[in-house]
Amino acid sequence: MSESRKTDDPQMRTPERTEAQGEAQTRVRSVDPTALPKHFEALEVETRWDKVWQDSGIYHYDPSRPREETFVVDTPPPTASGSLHIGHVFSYTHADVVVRYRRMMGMNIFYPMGWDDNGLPTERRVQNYYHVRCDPNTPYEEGLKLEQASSKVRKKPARLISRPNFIEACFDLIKEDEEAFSETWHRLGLSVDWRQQYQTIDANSRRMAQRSFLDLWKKKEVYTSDAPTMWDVDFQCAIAQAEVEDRETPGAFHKIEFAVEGEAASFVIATTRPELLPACVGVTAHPEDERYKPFFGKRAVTPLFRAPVPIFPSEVADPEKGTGILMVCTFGDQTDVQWWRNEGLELRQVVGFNGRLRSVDFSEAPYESLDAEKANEAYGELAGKNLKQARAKIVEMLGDPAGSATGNGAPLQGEPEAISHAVKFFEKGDRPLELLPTRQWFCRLLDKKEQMLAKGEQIEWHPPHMWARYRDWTENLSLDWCLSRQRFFGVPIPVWYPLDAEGERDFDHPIVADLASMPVDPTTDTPPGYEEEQRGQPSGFVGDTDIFDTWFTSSLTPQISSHWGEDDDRHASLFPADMRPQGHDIIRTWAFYTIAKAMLHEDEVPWKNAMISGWILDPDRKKMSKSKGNVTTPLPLIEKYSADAARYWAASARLGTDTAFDENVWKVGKRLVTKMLNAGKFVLSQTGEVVPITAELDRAFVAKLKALVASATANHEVFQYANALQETESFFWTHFTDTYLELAKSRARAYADAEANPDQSFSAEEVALSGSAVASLRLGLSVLVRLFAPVLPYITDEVWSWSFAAESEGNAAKSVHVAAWPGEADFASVPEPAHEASFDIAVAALGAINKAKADAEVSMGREVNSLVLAGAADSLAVLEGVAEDVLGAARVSAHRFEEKASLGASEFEVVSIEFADKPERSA
RNA sequence: GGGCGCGUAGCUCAGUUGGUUAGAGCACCUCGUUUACACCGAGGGGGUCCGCGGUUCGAAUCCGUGCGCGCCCACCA
Repeated sequence: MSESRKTDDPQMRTPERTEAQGEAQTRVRSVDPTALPKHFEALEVETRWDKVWQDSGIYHYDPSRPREETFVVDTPPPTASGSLHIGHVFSYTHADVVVRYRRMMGMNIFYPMGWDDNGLPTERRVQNYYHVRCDPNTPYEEGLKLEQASSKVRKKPARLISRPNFIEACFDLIKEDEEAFSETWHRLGLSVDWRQQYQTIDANSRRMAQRSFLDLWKKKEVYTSDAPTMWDVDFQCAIAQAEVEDRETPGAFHKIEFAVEGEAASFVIATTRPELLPACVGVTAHPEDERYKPFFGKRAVTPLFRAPVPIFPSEVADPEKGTGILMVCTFGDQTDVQWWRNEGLELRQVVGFNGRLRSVDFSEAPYESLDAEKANEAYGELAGKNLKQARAKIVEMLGDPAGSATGNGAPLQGEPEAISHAVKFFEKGDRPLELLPTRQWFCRLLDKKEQMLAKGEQIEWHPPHMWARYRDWTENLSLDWCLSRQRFFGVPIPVWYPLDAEGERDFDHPIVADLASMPVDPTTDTPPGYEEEQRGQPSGFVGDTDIFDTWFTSSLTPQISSHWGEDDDRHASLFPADMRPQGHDIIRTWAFYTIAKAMLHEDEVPWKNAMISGWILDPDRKKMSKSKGNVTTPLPLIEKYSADAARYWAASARLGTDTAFDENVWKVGKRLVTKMLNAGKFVLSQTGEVVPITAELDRAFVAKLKALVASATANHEVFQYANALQETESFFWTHFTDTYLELAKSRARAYADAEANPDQSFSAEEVALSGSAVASLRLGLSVLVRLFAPVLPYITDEVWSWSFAAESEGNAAKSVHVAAWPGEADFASVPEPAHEASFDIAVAALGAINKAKADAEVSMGREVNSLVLAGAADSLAVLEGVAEDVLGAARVSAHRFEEKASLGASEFEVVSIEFADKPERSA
């Protein structure tokens, strides 16, 4: 820490700064290496620079600049639900690298940060953290203070708190979480404009989501419908298609015998859901299935409940599966819903919203039984049980011949056959989804597939094949978007329903809130034209208690940032955005819905580019996820290797590519940072006259550098930051530190030697050559620092600040991150080399001598008294132009070049070499 | 069952439109090293480019096919 403290004082870093002020500068301002930090103290550097960047406002969006100079990022608002995942560091770095490049290209960057705090993850975390449950019937408790639940408290049932108290608790917890995230983002060096922060739950976002709903209502794109919906019995909430995932789950085929009404015949169905037998409303088989053909049009009778149900043919039934004939229930799966609709079957809803079997009466419609008494007796054993318990019970009952509808003995045929099959779950849920008829709000999307595909095509996907994921999802969409959720912490649906004289809700004439009143909460706000006293009264009104699907709000992130509908100038400047960074797992949700919203509201695309990051897999190539317990948390790694190393690791992976986590890459990043520090110290401590770059080696080096800049720039332009980094890194080691630096070193030092030895005479030419080396070393460093800046913001600004900043004007004087990206201007005054191959020839010649030293097992620094080096005539001709540098670097005092025609281009051979005596070590 | 991506050194990955002897870093082996850097330097070993077949003067690259891995979708009685 002691060394690094010195760097706090900029005067210490550039000791000759004041000396050169005010007069024409004739000498390069070198820095005193002893005043520079010995080591890279990541924590200190990162804290210091983050503060500098925030204070200087270099990341601020400038609304006065025109749209075409502005680059707008639709940053993903992370779900603030506790802890950060290493995958966050990965994908957010990708976006930041792109942003930093564009900023250096002179773009006016709009880079906000949002927090996706509305929704289930927050609710669930609040439930666990405080061990509470929201109960809308519990009265509000003013000033309720909750504390993290102890393990003792957790053993008792969760405490019930009111809806407003629950929401307050959510707000409290997200505040903490968002601060923790924010800290990590700062540490990682994300160049966001922190003035542009939002939460998906804040008043503006709520207003924006409700405005969106109002617009869709006016356009007749939203509607309510009472229909079977996927339902999570734990969250007691409707779920959208996009939130569903399949999980391979053990199950069993149960073969159950049904009777045919009025006949001696019977058949056996196979089901994995025997507990839905009381909800059976029909039986179906393939129309061509000879086994069951005779039964079509007749009625089957279920065992236990003796319910007569129609037997009908259906193309969808697969004769190969199970027994080829199956029972239709309300509802076992999506095909049941189809049959139910097409055949006009009864609705027998035995599964309750809480996942337990409701009480029903088989003597009343829609239930029916040939023996209601026995049916009710059997069902009495099941009512109140959860689905798992009910399944066990009914299997037991089906094993008893008393339940048979045929008199053939036990309805259950043989042992259940264990299978493993995919079952639909809510992605955040623990129990399988049920299909329950409920009233929900939907947004029409099924009729817009073509337009959605057209919009998707207007977007550039990076990498391009990610377009296919969007296309496939859109083409295969089978349900409209279910917008309503029976939850608490989210944006309320801004709707009330009139009550008729009997107190029944009139769903056909909902009262939608007007814009001026938004954001509203219909559970506490009064609809226009009513008095609050009429709430819940006949001929009065009642507020919708549901909230929006969290994607309904987060699909508006571009509009939330652009203040759509509130500030037209700003909206015009920021919408559509230029880039949406995100993971490929949420193409079907976040990307899809965002495209939908932009289309529905303004017939626009939300952004021009979609930048899709891959996943971090654990070393066994499995996806890291909390449920698997293989998640790596980023902060300890950042502390161990530095933020720059973390970013190096992230930026090494190409877009869209899933990458196995490998700590070695962090190590390599750390090594690169150290090397940069040392190279910077060395180059900037060189002194020389300010002269043009003239020496052949220098010109050849600059030519290579120029090619690197062209290539890296081209890569960045197409979001290929990983390629840009790789070639820059490779150049840095191979052409800069390992070769050019070594080759130009002795010449660069000549001027300093001249100053130190005034007695010796140095020609003007020698001074010019020395200055040329110093100038091109500095040019190389300056260019490389800028090329690395998007990936390694800390070390690059540190090195930049030692000297380049003070020499710069305008933005570049503040920080490398607002300096100009390297380009033509940097190389304009440097002439092309006489020979294109000069640099490679010099490197090859030095390499040959080094190899001779390695073979002789002497040090690379060992002086050479005499050397005979052979090469082809062409090579030797080029070598002449750079020979002094080669011989200087190899410490050769006497040499002879010898022609050898058999050698290829850039190939040299040491014919003989004689080393000086090993120097005595000084005490 | 359909789609997308992937399979290259022990590990993590590059390999542009087909073109010398297939690359990098890490790891490994040998040697060296204190005037930028041991968070170093030089040198070295290591590959049936998943298998098979085809196109071609020439294939890691293009085509076909098989196998394996990951993801998405469909099915899921």
